[in-house]
Amino acid sequence: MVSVEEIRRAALKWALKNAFDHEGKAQVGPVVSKVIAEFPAAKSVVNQVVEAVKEAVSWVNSLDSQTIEASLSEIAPQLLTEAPKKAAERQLPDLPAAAEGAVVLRLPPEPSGYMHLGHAFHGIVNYLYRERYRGFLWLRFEDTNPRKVRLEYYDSYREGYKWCGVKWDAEKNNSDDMELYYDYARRLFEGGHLYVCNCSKEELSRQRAEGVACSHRSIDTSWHLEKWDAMLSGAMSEGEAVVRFAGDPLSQNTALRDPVLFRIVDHPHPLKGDRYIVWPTYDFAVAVQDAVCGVTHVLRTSEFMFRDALQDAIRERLGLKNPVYVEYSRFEFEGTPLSRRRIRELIERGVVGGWDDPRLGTVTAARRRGISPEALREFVKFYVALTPSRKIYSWELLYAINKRIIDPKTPRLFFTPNPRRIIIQGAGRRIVTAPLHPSVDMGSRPIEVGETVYIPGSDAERLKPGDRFRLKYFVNLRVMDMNGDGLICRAEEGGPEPGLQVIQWVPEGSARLRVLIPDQLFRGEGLNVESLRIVEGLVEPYESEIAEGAVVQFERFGYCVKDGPGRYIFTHR
RNA sequence: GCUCCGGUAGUAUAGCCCGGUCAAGUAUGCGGGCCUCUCGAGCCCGAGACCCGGGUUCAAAUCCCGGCCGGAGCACCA
Repeated sequence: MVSVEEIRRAALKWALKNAFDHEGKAQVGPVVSKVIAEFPAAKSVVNQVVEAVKEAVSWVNSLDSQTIEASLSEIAPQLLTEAPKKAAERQLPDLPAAAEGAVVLRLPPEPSGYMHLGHAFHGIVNYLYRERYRGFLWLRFEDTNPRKVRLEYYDSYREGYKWCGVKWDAEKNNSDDMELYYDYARRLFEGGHLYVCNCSKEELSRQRAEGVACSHRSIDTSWHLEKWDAMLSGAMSEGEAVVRFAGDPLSQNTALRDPVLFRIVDHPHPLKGDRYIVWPTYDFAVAVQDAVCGVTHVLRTSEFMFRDALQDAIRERLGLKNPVYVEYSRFEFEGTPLSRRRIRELIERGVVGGWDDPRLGTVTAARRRGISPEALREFVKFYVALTPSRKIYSWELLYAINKRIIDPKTPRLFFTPNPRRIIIQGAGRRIVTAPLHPSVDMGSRPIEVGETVYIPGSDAERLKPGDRFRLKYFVNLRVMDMNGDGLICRAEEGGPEPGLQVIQWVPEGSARLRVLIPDQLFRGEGLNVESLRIVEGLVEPYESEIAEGAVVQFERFGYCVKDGPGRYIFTHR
């Protein structure tokens, strides 16, 4: 029990502290909270606390600030100095009902298009949990629609995940277990949980929309089994019959209104050829596979929310175990469409060059424009929440992390966009030694230079006769004269000076270079007309040593990736 | 339209379940400064948010109700 005296003392202490923090004026509410936080037992006598605090506050508020500080330093000097607030290391929240060593997760890509950043994030999230719980991660291709699936895309995912640093423990395809689906289907038919339906597509969707039961549902089991066999044997053609789940035609959740679980698809499968003609739909394949794989936690985006009940119902009728679901909103990036449908459309319209166009959010595009996989992983750890609220990430956040990661590994080079010539009077031919990095020891590159150099056009424009500036690591100059589109300068003695503008430069004979500067494809409503700018300029000779795919920092310009001979892609500032 | 689900600084998040150490923490971006032979990195300082309205309570970002706004689903796609 707390004594009245203790409450009084605490009230005074926290009133002083509160006044000290807020320009000499304490408030009753926060002080009461502080007192109760210190003495939780005082909750039962909250009226007394409030009285004590009111007294203390009105007393403290009548004091001048010096007296407040003096009194506080007497009663509780430790409160005078702000305790540093600890910045807790961010980590993903615990998985519900998860135990170390007993977590099985899965990555379920549909190989029908290239992998994008949303898939990458999802893969990383699963992988991080696999690590955290020392669990097991499946890579399982959801390839039960032969018409959509293509061979090249399987590899796109394997490579994409690998590049992201996501390791999986086992791999399989939903299409590997067709016989199993058929066996399970037969069992469900026998239990009256499945029925063959001959209705037209239109009729079927009418029934589902209006919540009416299909007449086929009440026919004898033997009839359904007969039809099922006919479907399997190829005696029926596409569209002639489907297999439906005997669910609840009246359910509020439309997914439960007798959905189609098997249909005939007369189209070869990239892996199975034309061995099968009856294919399970997503819900059936997933429901069975998640159980067969022993998946304990299904992490997925909330568009699948309405299917939980269906997939659980399928498993329950099969006597299989259900997983725990963690569902969250999709990951979006500002001005960057991620949906494969929209990307395909942009490619077809010629708005972008292809799946690896640097403006796109595909994994190949991100890779091509210099986003590092470590940055993606850090990003997921620090900025991604598995919540159902809408999130649109800004590229800045990713850039900031990427920059922190690549900066210490990135050599510096001189690149002069829209170059202007400078003739230097009074400097002979010499070799300038320039370090490859300002703080990390990466060695240096020699630059042979004579009386002619080039500097960026934007710098040249600002310079007038009489101005002074420095060519980095080289020489101080004074502008003497303008000469056509160039400048004539005189060399001066001395090194770098505080306040003296430092400019990067390249010697005569430097190679031409093109830098592609990708930006968001969309701004607000419409297309961003400047989504891909091209800057041309000269680059110092050392550039020839840079390997394709490597990142450099062009000083005072930004980080760029070598995309090909004479061609770079701008990563970010 | 019907059914669900959300809403904390410009952005992403912590806190919400279990009301009080929250007149709200962090990162990024922004403003200022320091440092630096880059407009990069690093360091320091600053401004910036609980969607709105009611209710419950001594006390609400947190619980309840209503509104507004946003998102998702309503395929023989996944």
